[in-house]
Amino acid sequence: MTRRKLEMKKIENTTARQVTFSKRRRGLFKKALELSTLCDADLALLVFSATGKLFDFSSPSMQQVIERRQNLHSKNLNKMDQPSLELQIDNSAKTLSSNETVERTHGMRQMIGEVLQRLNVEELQKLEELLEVGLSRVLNTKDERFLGEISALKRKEAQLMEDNQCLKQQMEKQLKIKIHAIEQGQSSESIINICSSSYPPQHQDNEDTSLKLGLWGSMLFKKALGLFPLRC
Amino acid sequence: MTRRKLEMKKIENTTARQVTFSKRRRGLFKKALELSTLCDADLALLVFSATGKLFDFSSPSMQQVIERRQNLHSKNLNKMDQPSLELQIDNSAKTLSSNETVERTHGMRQMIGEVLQRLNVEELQKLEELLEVGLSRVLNTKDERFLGEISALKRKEAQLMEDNQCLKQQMEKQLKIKIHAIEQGQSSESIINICSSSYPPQHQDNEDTSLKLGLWGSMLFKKALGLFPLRC
DNA sequence: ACCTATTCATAAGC
DNA sequence: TGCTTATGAATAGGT
Repeated sequence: MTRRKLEMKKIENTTARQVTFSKRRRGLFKKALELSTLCDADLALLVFSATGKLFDFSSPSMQQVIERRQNLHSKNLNKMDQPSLELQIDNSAKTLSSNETVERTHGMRQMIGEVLQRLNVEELQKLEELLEVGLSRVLNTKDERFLGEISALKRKEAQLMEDNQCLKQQMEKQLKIKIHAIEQGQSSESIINICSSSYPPQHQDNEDTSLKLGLWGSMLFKKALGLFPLRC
Repeated sequence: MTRRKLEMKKIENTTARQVTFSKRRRGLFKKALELSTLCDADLALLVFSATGKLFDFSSPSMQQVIERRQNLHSKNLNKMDQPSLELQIDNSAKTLSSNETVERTHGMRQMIGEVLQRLNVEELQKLEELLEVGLSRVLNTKDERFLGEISALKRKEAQLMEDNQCLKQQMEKQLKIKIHAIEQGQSSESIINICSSSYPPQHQDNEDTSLKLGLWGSMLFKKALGLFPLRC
């Protein structure tokens, strides 16, 4: 653009290319900044150098601009999906001779295949990108759902374990009272009632009932426990 | 920048701003194209007009550039865990001539870029297929993990709820006994003990305690319940 | 990193 | 929006 006009193709000389990259990159970012400043436009610019280094500028945040684009695209997808795809299929069906259309009653897949055949490279490129964006949004959404469900379940689990803990403590207190009553030589009616009923089961990874038993240390209690079935 | 130098702030006159936007936008895109062409750089440019219309340009596909950025970011977030990747860089560096390796100390990205440049279309086709298969396997595996974790959590939840149920039934039996004792005019010592201790909390989506209460139907029991605090 | 001849981009006007 | 043009900016090639 000065001493000589530069041909618009890749600069083969590596160092010259790098120099030009630096200069033009700075110019480009300056222009981008000016555009966003003067015209109050949302804008994002990402440049990767040949060495993989990222240079970027964006007018609100990068994330916001990118999301804005993706929202636009998903809207396009929605619009495109139902009316226009069917329309296209219909149209392409109509453009076929009646002889041909007779054979085309096999289903969607073949239809789509036909439609794709009619698209040129540029259209296919756009479609590809739309599908890529759609795919990653679907995947992200799915992941969010999974993670959400998992954390909900974990919360629920924690809650249940807490409840369980409460109930067990309560239980032990009750038993303690009963046993105390027995040791005082009271009627054994209620003890029979306890022994005939079920006790909460123990899991592999269950907590410290045994510890509490140790603290408590009543042979009588241990005997009573031994009588409880493992499951409801 | 010509007849007069323009102040670098938002142009207040709306039409002037729109005119400038159009002109400068075109200029910016031209520069972006030139940079990507001359210097073979990956690049993405997104511009939203004030009216919300999107203009964009990108060197590979927009999606690819954006994903490349996001990969970079996530790698930057946790870049301590890559011994094997560096190993790969080393290995691929070793296969290049020493003359070449001198220039190749910039990192993985360039390596991959260079390697890809060396592949012909057929090889790239195969690689594409491999990566597609790989992607779907990764996705399937991830889904399996998620689903596995979810079903494990659900099993655990069911187990805990069962335990909880057992404990509550047990509890109610105990209370029934107590209340029966009270109704028979026994000492109220143990009742005091019950009331001063905690009771398992009730959740929004909790099960049918009230149903059992209905079955059981003792006003006395309900009163006793009312005295229990909601939490441990 | 700096210089400068030259080309480019564009503000203003229409 | 498009064209023109005077003028300020950007920059290729050289040092």
